[in-house]
Amino acid sequence: MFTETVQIWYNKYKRDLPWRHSSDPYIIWLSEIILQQTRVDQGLPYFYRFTEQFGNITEFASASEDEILKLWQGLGYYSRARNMHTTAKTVVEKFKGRFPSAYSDLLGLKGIGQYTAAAISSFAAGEAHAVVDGNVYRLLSRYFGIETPIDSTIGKKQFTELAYELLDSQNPGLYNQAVMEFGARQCKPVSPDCSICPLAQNCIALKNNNVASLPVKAKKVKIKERFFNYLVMRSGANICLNKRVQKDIWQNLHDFPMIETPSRILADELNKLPELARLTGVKNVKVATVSEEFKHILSHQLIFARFWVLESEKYILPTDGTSFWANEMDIQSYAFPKLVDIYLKKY
DNA sequence: TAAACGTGGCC
DNA sequence: TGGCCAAGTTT
Repeated sequence: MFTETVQIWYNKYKRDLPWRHSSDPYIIWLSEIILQQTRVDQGLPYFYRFTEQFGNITEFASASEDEILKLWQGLGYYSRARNMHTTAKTVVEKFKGRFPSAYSDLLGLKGIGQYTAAAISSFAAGEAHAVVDGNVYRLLSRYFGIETPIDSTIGKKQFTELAYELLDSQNPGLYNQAVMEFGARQCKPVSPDCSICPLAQNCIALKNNNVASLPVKAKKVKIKERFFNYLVMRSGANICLNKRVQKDIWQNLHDFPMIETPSRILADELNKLPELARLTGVKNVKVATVSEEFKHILSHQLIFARFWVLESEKYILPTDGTSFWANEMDIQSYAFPKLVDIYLKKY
């Protein structure tokens, strides 16, 4: 009943989305990675961008990581882009450029976990694997009144088993699309309209009047505060950039040389920091102007950033570092996190 | 295995 | 406004 109802609803109300016209595992892979933890509206322009730029996996693999990160700029969770590049090269080398559609092959690729392997293998090859994403957790937890936390190990196991029981093994692709679309559009996270829901009759959460409290999540994310002091150095037509190679947020994107401090600091304090002399190669650099404070919110961090424009014309950057001089004309070719991009566009 | 990883929209 | 949420994966 559940399975059939959801599929009937889907055939009537599904959105016309570009990746739904394709059974090419490469195209489906692009859409699935882009849509991980991302809304359709936000991901759509990126899907067009990537399909236009790279017509197939071989073209994708021959691009540089910097090029891919630049196309990805603004979408967030940049490991997805880095992993895609790794996977593209793997597909060219190990699968002769034919993107796999078998669940077990897909699971071995970087950036593809259980959800994405189930999605691609069911959509592209009709394999009977059930997707369990945020939509499925929400829909099943409400319809069946399951209060097990979805972010617990036991909860993941329980919902996955239930999802496989409900799967239409004759039409796994259709069923998977249907449950997700139903979750996204009808069984919405906030204030779903249960009065028009075709599953309302047997929905446990609706009966118990606890739709709003499901699904249950156990963990609370801890937000860490950080203070970034960016050093903006100009020399003629050049500006000093930094590539973030360390294991931290925004890996392999670009920003400026930066001094992170435990709290907010004043210009006097910045001028005294030994890192300032080290990063600029000049002993008595001074701050010319300083920006207002930028507040940037990430999933696990709250960043307070100031951009300190330095006045010296003499900068000697360490040759073994990650900083380099870039021509201001080329600035748009580098990938930047949103925070830096906003600053750059403003000044 | 729990914690980390971006950004934008909504109320 | 601040908190929650969104087609998860990696380490």
